[in-house]
Amino acid sequence: MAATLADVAARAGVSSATVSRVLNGNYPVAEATRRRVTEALRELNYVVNGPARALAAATSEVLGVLVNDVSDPFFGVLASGIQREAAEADLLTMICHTAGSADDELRYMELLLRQRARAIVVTGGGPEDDGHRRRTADLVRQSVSRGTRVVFCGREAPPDSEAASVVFDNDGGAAALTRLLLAAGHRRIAYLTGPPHHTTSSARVAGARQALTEAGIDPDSCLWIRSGFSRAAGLEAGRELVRAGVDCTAVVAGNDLTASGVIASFRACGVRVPEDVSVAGFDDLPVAVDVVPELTTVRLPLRSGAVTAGRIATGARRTAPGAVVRMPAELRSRDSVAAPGGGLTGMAGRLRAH
Amino acid sequence: MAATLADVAARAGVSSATVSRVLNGNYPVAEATRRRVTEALRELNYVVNGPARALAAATSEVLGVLVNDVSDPFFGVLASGIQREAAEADLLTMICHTAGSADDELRYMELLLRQRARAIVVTGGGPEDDGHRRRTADLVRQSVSRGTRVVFCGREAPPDSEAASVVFDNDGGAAALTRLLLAAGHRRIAYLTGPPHHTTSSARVAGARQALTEAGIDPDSCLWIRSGFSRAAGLEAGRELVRAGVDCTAVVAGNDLTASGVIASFRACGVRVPEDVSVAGFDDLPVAVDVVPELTTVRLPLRSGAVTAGRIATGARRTAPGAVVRMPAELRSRDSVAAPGGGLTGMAGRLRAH
DNA sequence: TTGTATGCGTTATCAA
DNA sequence: TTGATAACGCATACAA
Repeated sequence: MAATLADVAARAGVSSATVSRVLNGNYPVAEATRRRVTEALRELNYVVNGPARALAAATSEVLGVLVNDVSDPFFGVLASGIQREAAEADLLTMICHTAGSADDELRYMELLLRQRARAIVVTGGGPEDDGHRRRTADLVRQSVSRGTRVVFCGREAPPDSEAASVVFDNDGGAAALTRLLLAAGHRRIAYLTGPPHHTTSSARVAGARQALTEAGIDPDSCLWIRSGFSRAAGLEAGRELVRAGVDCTAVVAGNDLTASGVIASFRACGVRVPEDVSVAGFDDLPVAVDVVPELTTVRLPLRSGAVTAGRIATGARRTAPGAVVRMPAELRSRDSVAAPGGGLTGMAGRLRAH
Repeated sequence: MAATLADVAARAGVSSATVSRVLNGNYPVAEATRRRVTEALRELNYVVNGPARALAAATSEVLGVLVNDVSDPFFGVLASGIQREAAEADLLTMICHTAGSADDELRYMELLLRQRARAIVVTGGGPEDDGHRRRTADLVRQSVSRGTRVVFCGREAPPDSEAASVVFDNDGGAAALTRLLLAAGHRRIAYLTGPPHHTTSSARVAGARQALTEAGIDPDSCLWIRSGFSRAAGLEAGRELVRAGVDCTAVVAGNDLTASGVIASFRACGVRVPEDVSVAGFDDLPVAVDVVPELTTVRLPLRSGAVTAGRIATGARRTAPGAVVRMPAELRSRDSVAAPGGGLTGMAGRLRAH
């Protein structure tokens, strides 16, 4: 049923090699021949057999992108930036949702490697686990040796792997944000740290702790609360903070999505931001300025980071093996952070009243 | 560099056929042989060549999902439901982001077809364009004839194509929502219709108009405003409605995301929901209950629709060619709709004051 | 400018 | 239980 190159060749009265040339346009073909072939192609509804082509040419036209969460705008921005560059190089982007699972991440990397994807871009942070890093490094090595380029965007490539990485200054951004809070007079700060054992979480925590230490404040005098990176996590954490009447004047969420959840639950509990409590986010996604009050946060150049990663992946930009491109973070001071207010102590009543 | 079946076979001192059998476990292999082969496999870091396997076996282990927008939770829910079923069938899901472009939709369908994907699930609404429908139908026919199953989830398959579809009752849901508003006493309603020439938009508009007509109200006495399906579209539309001082007591957004944008911009302008104006959404995504006030909306069983589509795609559920599975819509009456208030007229002053 | 012939790495059929 | 060997559909080096 499905027409092959040979079928088309027979119909056009040429050899299959000629049909292949017409298809790929990489060798001269007489105009008349080309027309006959094109005609036959159309009549038979010919569709290239990707696997056969990939097998013969030892490459494919697919660029794979691994994301933690397809419905998180953080990854939406990254994915679309990468996709744009892929399209420039005539590659089609396939996105794989790992749900933050280390195993799924490896499974999809291996799948893309099997498929002889032209390149793989692994986005976002990853598990802080040496076993996982080692297995990732193995896959990267195999990918490279098979001609599949691998680029990390949002974390560093595992040690000794030849993959390039584009990383964001989570560390420095978090430090700057904490310094801003300290300068505003905050001393009792609750940090929602993001998922545990995750490179992004850790970098942000490390930056914050360093800024605290430099200011002569014991980091352990602050609250460090595990939490996801989702909006739901922020909603829950916000409710919990109020219920527990936690003694703090500022909440630093792991990212903007979480911060928006915190703000929503604070509003529902009658906690005013920033009058009672200041709230800060991270990433500077569009939601940061949708929220009321607008969010003080740290801007990461996700878009340009994604484009850079995409360009490395497509080969439009050459880098040394193992190169690391560092993208800066920039403080965005808006309305959600002000001088310390009354804090959350004694707010639990409002929660119940609501 | 890259080890092939033959390399492994040589190392293990067996034929490549035997290695293949060990790999696939579909034929008996002596235990001792199996161990030697497994060993060699590991030593050589063997990775299956997907294209070669797909070529020989005439099938792959990939299930493709087409979505309009990767960072829209609507598609996040659909994609994750489908992925779940795919995983059950040992297929890996690749998501393709079409950005709502009809051309990209066709390009990705064709890519997946070329790759001999096991199945393709096309999610969400699509362009209301006969040319596009016809070209889609062509691709569907070719897919089916090549063994790639195609399922539509969120719109009907094009006429005469053998693809199954899972559709949501946008029409009935929109009618029910409008009846609710009418029963609450609203007569001057502003509808944000969603993107034009889009099956989902049209179905929702049609349902609303029908309910209005049945209630003896001329649909054209209401406002029908084009708008996207994004949150940003809602923000903008909300601001515009206030600025123009539009004479309405209720706003029906195209979906929940847009509704959340409308509510945010109303809040920024000092418009109270539902005291001044009622707002309704559609879909009942998680955001519907995050928002203050909680959103009156129409619940679509996205999750189970996605699972159904996934099951059809993997073959776990058999359907007649061209079968259409209809999923009901259900009204969710919450706090964002109340009796008519003062409306937006004269609110523009507040906007400027802000 | 075109055709012939070979190889890409698997799976699967047929013998042994 | 295992080994030869023929597809699978295409790209490309080599000839013409």
